[in-house]
Amino acid sequence: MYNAGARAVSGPDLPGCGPLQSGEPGRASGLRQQVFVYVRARGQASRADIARGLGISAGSVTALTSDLIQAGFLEEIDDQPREIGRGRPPVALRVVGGSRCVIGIKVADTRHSAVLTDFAGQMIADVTLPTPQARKPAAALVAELAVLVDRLLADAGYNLDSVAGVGLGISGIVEHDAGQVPWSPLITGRDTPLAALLADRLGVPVRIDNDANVLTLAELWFGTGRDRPDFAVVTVEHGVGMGLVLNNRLFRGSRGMGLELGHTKVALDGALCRCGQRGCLEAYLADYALAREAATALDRPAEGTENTALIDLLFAEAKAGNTAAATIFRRAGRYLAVGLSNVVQLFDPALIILAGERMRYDYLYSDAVLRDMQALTLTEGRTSCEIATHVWGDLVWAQGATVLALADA
Amino acid sequence: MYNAGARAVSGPDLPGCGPLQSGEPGRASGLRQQVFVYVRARGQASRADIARGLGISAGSVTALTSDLIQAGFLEEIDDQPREIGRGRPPVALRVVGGSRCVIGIKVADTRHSAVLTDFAGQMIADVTLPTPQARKPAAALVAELAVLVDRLLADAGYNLDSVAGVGLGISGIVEHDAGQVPWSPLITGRDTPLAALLADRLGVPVRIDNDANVLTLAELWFGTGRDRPDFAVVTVEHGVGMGLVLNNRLFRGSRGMGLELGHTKVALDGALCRCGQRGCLEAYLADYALAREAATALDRPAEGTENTALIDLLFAEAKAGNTAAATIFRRAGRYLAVGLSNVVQLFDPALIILAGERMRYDYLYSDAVLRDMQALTLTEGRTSCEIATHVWGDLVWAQGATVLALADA
DNA sequence: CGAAATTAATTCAGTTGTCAAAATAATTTA
DNA sequence: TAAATTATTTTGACAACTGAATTAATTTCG
Repeated sequence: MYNAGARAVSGPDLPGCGPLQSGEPGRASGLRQQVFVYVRARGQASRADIARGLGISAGSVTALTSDLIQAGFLEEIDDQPREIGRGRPPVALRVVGGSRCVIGIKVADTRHSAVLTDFAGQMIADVTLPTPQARKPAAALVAELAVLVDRLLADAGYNLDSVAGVGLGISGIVEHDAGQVPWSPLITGRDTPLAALLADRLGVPVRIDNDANVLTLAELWFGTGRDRPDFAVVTVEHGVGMGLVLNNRLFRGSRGMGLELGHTKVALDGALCRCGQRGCLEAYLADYALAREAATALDRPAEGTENTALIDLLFAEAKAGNTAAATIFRRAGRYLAVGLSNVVQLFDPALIILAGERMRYDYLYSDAVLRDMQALTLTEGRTSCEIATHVWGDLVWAQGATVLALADA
Repeated sequence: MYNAGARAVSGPDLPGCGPLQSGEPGRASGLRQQVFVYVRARGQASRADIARGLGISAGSVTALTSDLIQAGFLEEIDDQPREIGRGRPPVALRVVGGSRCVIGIKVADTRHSAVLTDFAGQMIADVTLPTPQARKPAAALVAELAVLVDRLLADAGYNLDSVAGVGLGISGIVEHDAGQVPWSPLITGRDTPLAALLADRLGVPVRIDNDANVLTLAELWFGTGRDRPDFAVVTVEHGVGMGLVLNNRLFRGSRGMGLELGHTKVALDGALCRCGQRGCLEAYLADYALAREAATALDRPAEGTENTALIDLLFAEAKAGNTAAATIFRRAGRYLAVGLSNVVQLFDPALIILAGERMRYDYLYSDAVLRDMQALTLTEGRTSCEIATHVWGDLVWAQGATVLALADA
């Protein structure tokens, strides 16, 4: 087993997982579900907490919780942390960990990662396996993922019977509702019914989503976003991705697609993008955009070197005072500022989280970038937008993917 | 009374008003409300239609409708259009027109418009009055609006007692929920509690919103958008505005602001915008942007001529073969294409409605623009986006504003 | 024409989900 | 030990629905 050195999400050190506020107060799903979600979000909660938090009567809580306890979703905690306070002490409830669990998978170009978590969102095991080639037929991908899942379950001592669902994040255009992948850089062919293929293979329900959405779910359920009702996540990696949380819920756009921040245009007749068009934000920011300029700045052939290595080298040069190298990052930073300011103008989030491994390069989140961004944003009457930066690896994506399965259950 | 020559919205020739599908199937509001909305949307519906359409039992419908009839919101229609068909003929229900009504107001720089509609969304009367100066203190604006409303009610033979609510659209930054106007080009001062001020003056509940949103509501309730669950509205006038409907509901952004399409950046260090920044979409498209170039192309001083007149002149010149004039429109069209493609990349609507008086200038929606737009949009796996153009005047805005009041009632 | 078929609307008994208030339970504090 | 305090459970009541049976108003068929 090979581990990318990622660390798991550690957000605002709160127990539980999931957004702390639910989307709408009295929404469609029954109170039973709301009670479960409430307890999962808090990690643990007494019946009285639930009644207060959800604004329902104590009588209902008793009925609902005893129902959930019967069904094996919740349990009482015996251990007494002895909170000082008058009156009868509350009995805390929590989500039952054991038995049932879900799997989250992140599909990438050089390696796939998977994590196993229980219904309480606690990670039980993880595994990462390299893959020989980035793009492959769907059948080959499904075969690789089946091996990945086998390995994961074997490591943890579980089997497929106890897996309630699988969530999967993959880059490209993904239709979450339909479980279809119209196009992905990692799959040959089009309109792959990936969710169905994998579900057939594993015999377990599978939900899929765009990898930017999966990362956003990770932030919403386990990270900084947990206590924030509205925020955006912007990732810079092979491409530029974006996810958006509105009113404590992941926003998936009107037709379950959209949010292609990387291909919004920031210049007419601008730099050439790998999508074939010109002026895409991505063409100034992504891996390949930096790499193709790196060859010039470093005065060496780009052939043979991997993009990541090339950019690391470029970064070192820039730090060492190479002006040409520094201007590459500087320009990327300016365009990142443009992209972020456009996000603010259109969505007005209270927080933007910059995430992804590329955030190691501090040029991308330097004061200069933030200053540029402020200067490019209308501030009339707005409280300005907070920016956070999170550097992390594939495991977090995979953990986000578990949410796809957890949210169903 | 002065009328801007606007015509009222005439969408996909359907009776009734309001979106044809409700946002979420089993949403928070009770069935009673849903039944009312259903009937209003259809114009008329039998009890059996309602039961089928809303998926509820016939028994419930009887109870709910008799309740609504009691309360004076619905009535049975006696007239028999004798639909051929077996079985007992259905009795159609409709929203009671008379007695109660709402007012919608559009505030603009040179004139204000207001319309009076009944609860069924039928327009009863309208009035437009010129205003001497664009920007004024809130108190002065409220005084003008009070006169406008008096005039409207007098013309129609109604009085304030029968007005259930007032909706108002104004350009600038508007917080719909709070009823506040942090900033507007039409009001001096900041953070004006406009809804409260007008409500105090009239003694009637007032709801306000951004004028792009109000126009979008007009499309959603009365226009092309009625049978479309997801679409965007883009307006080009003094500025560039945008409204978005997702899942049959107006999307107001995360904090009730946002969607400032006009101030998204489409170039680094680009053209100067009236907001003081550079590269805003608006700086290539809006009135003033065309007007300032018109002076050069027409080789005459811009002083003294109004923007609208100047642009009309420019348009005539371009049609007559003046190359300089034509390139001005051509560039504006190219940037409009960029803006639209960015909207598609981020929101992926099935339809974009280009609205506003400026759409008279066909350069803005020529085939060239649409082709540019397609070329700037990733089409991988997407069904491409339909574009419609609506040219219309202030009355439509005002009609959209009535929705703010109707949706409450 | 009258009987059967068909569709619409109403009535009514029963289920469900929820609440309010009272009762019970387990503490701390006076 | 009694009173106060807080948590949980029990109970009865209610409101919102549903489903099935009933009644109503038609058309179509023999």
